[in-house]
Amino acid sequence: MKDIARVTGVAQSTVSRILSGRPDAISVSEETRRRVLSAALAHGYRPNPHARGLRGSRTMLLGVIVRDLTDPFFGVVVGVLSRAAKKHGYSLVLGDAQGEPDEAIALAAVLEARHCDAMVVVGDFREQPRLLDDLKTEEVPVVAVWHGAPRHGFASVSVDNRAAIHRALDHLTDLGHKAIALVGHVSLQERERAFLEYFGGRVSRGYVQHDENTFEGGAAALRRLRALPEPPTAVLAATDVLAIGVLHGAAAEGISVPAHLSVVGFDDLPFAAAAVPPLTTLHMPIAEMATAAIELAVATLSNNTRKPKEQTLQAELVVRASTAPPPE
Amino acid sequence: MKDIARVTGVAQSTVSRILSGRPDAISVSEETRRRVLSAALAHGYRPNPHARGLRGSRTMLLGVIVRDLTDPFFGVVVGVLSRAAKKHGYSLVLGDAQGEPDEAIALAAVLEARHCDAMVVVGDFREQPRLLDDLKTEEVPVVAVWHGAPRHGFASVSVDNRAAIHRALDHLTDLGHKAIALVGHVSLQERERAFLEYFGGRVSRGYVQHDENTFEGGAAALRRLRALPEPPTAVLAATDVLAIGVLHGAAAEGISVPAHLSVVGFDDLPFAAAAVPPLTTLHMPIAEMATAAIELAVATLSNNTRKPKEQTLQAELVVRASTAPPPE
DNA sequence: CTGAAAGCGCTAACAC
DNA sequence: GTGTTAGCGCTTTCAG
Repeated sequence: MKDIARVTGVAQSTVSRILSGRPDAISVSEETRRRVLSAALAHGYRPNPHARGLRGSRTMLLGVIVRDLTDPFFGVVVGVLSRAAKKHGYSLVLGDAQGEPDEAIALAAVLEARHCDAMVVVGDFREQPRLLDDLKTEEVPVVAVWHGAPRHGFASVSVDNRAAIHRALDHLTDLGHKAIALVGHVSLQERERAFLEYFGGRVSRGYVQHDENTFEGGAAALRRLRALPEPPTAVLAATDVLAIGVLHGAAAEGISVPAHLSVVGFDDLPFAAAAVPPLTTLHMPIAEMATAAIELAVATLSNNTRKPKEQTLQAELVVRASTAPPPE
Repeated sequence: MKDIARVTGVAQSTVSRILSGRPDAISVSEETRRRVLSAALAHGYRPNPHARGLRGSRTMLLGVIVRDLTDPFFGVVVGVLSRAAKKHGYSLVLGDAQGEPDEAIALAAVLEARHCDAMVVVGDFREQPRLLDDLKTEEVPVVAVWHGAPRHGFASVSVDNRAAIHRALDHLTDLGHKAIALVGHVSLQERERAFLEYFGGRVSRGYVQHDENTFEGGAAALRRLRALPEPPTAVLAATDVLAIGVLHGAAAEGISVPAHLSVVGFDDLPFAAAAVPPLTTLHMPIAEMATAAIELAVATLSNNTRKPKEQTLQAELVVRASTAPPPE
């Protein structure tokens, strides 16, 4: 930049004014602007983000702290976030919390906030309460997406887990199912609560299974369910990953879906439609939520109005081929 | 930092020496070190990465440019890279090339290089030749992973596509298959070439299908294959995503796998083992390759020796339940 | 409309 | 062993 100031015979500050792109009133003459612009192009000028950041203005970096990048769900979320961010000219800095409740790691993730104009926290972090608190210390705006319980004082974008679960259970009971089990995960308590609430707490012993949110976890949970004195005729999985695991486990044991067992997932990840059989599941509006989160962050940044906002979207049921009336 | 210098009554430079953590010879006395350290803790001091970056030292940021984050393969890659990077204290800055051959977007991705100590380029970018050239302009080290053809002058980590494809085809022919088709994708020409080479170019018309690297793409390709006068008895898919699509398509048409059709994938993504039936596939050593890439980048950074290095790993065949002898 | 100059937080010579 | 000093590249008053 100094170079191009010298070449054009203009002061560095003028160059800055022109190159920073801001409307900056009507202060620069057309001619100098052209000269500077062309010189910049010729020199292949690129602004140095560190200098910008240091000076206190925008970094154009958005920090993203993900609960666990291993989870396919968060994988697609990051992809969508990245696109949404790019639309506003922002790039993403990734902080994987690694699913560990290790405070040190969480802290490290928070450190990245210093680079960034805003932070997006993806997933449920109630196991690591310090993370959000630490984040509040930093002065950057924070948006929480899919954080189970809306936390006071944070902008957040959530899905209506309760309504969604009830929708799925309505579908199953409409089909005639009475023996419906849940396969869940610690980080998804809200969905579990909704399940229990639906049945007024009258749920058979063993009909709520927990496991790791992996394919194997789902298969293992199904095995435990099948070992029950009265195995369920339908399984509602708290995530598609678990549901696919259940599908896999059923196939391994020779149980045909949906003839002998109905399975419902949650998320509608791309592979849900491609499963065998195609999975009936609750469609999570991932793109909408990610976009909303980014927009919330960017809006907070530009308005400079720090009013926390909370949004809740709905997950609709997509009926495919993994559900049918119970046998008999 | 100035604050904590004032509080402890020490010069800022001393504070820097202590806080930057570098061994810095034996220059600081134990006592001042302790004083400074505790003051820093009390003040909640956090180094400012921009200042660091501006000053020319490490940012602890690694740039990652991904071919297409929508692809589940690259999703898990990013997760693994993130973990590997964190092990060395680095965070990731994400640049999604969005699969578009749009030069502008690619350029934007390159811009991010200015933030970073090194860049990792993930996937095949031969359609966007300018990207790599632009990257060479920047002075940061660049490592290419899964870039189809090793490019002169770039450090790279690749998989031996040719050997892998031959391994899969050996398996299929050993089972007795003669009519073997390939479902591929433009960005995976090396795998296609290996397929053709294996048969000495004597491949039936229509036995090489291309489509989008999505589940639907795989299903569509299978439909075209089934419409052939002599449909193949086995399908080798260039990715697991395509293979799952083929599985899905087969189920939709009532073709049972592996009794009537054998399917082999490539990548061994987590969902391959959970598919119905479990997918026989080539196991991509994703974790090893990602770790190797990060280590290559970090090593280049610390040795400051810029010798490009090329590594090639093998993909071994994992036989599961989607392959069997042909019908009859 | 443009120039001069200060300084963001940090590191690295170079002195003492 | 520690203090002084000069920037890194950029934005931003404040004067002209």
